[in-house]
Amino acid sequence: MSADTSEAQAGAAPQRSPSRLRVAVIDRDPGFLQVLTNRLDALRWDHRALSSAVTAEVLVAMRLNALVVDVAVLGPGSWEYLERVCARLPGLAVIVCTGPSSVVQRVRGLRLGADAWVTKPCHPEELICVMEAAVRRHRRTEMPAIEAAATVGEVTIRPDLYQAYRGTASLELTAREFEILHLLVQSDRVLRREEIYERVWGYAMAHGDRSVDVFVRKLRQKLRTASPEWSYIHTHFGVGYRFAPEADNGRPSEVDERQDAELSADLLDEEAGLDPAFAG
Amino acid sequence: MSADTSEAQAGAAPQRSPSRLRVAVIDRDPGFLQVLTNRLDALRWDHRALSSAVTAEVLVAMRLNALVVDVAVLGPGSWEYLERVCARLPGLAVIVCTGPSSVVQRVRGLRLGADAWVTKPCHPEELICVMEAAVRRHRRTEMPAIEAAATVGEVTIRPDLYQAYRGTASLELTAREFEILHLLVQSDRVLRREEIYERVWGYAMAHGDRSVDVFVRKLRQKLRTASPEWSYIHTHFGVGYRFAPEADNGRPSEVDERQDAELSADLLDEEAGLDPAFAG
DNA sequence: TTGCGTGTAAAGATCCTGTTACCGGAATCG
DNA sequence: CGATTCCGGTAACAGGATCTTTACACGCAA
Repeated sequence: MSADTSEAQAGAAPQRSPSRLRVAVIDRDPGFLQVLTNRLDALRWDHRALSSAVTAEVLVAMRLNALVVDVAVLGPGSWEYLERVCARLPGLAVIVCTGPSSVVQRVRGLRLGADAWVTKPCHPEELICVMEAAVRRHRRTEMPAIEAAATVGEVTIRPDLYQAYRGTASLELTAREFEILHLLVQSDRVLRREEIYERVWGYAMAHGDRSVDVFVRKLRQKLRTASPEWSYIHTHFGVGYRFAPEADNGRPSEVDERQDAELSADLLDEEAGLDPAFAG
Repeated sequence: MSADTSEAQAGAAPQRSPSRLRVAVIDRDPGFLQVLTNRLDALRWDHRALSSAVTAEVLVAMRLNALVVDVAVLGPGSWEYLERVCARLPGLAVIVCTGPSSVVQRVRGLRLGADAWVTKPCHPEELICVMEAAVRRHRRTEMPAIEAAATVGEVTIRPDLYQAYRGTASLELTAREFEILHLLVQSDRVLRREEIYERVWGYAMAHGDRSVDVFVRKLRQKLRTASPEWSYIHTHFGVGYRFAPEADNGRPSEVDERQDAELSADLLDEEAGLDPAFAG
């Protein structure tokens, strides 16, 4: 999954999208699985149901964020299994979701490394919230993923440096200029001024505000200085702005065509199911 | 605190105390408090009971690992309080422990940032296990193996000694100064002030706090004294700070050149479809 | 052509950062 | 136990960078 694709799909909230979580559920209760699956589909989480225990190595290969397990399914050796999985995947959120249990059992499960214990029957929404809480807590201490750089036309966008470059030469964009450029590049479609303003400034644009226009002008100026043979930001009269690198000599540039080809390839990847570990 | 012997572990981030956990309980049920207190004493955890809500600032000053709260005690505004506390202290494990509740309430609490929801009456041992699980998840990633020394530009970072050196001469960094330097060196990208603050201090930065700036100044001063020919910490106006050793005489140092060379490699990585979020 | 939307430019207001001084608590030392 | 030193944190100021506002010119569409 390339950064471009994930952002495109996120669409609504690209800046803080926790992206799709990966979850596996070890359970055999058809009703439980049905209901949970529906909710997970609605949330667009990657999920998979397992009817019995799989080795920790397989779980590693799945690159999960969370694991929901009914210890009743595991039968004897369930405690050892739980302990092994928690030890082998310290970054995995493990939620035990099972029928009535004793305090001793719950204490034991939590001490072995489970992050939460939910008693069936339970509302799927609550279980999902518990998963979110466990994953959220884990991610908080993680280093935020460094967003990948992207090259469009002759300029390279570097989210990790808050800057754009032509080769190794910085465009010297200010923070706000970079944010607008970054947004336009990611969106890859016409954006209305109100949309740009709201997503960059964080609140609604006042009527008659020309700030976006002024910033687009500054951006165009710096882009032209750095890369005079190309045009990048296009005005759609009465609508807004759109980013698309185009070489001045007629054709929309081979680079652009190549990117279009990649885009569809990414989308195909996504439709195919993202991860080989989940495909089988 | 139970033993108000002011901070045996001074100045250190709250997560650092390895054995004794600090817990506050916001509750009024004498029976509940009595039983829980006994168990916490037996475990030798630092604990304190509060009969009503205290401000987030006071909680910060307490340097807690976990907070147990009965939302019934908070009365109206309990949700806002919960949200405020969770936002202000992202590193604090918050456990709601209260009487019978609806799914909607539990979902709301968890979504606002609570780490777990335990229903009274509950066994104290189970509540303690839930606290442990929440706190444990934090530390798992907090306590990495002692890292190797790293030399950047002319200075050497020694995480094992909590100090930086130019050759054999110590820079005489204070604890906070070292933590900030260490974080910047590790990150290798622009870090916003809020990010730096949260990772070093352990809780959210208050609006308008200039502590990071002041510490960066102190760091720069000591770095300049020890290694005058280089510049290390770069300001990104409107964004934050970035660490990158650069020799004053023209060339940006071999480290930086290597990064530029890697630029194209990064792009290839992206096109190959690697997702940093799942790379672990 | 007219009216409205957009490009351009510059001035003023605002925000951001570097810097310094200062205060209170903690640790150290006598 | 008190004095001293060190450290972390806060407030204030000045200079500079950035953003917003305003004005006017230009171009597109009806």
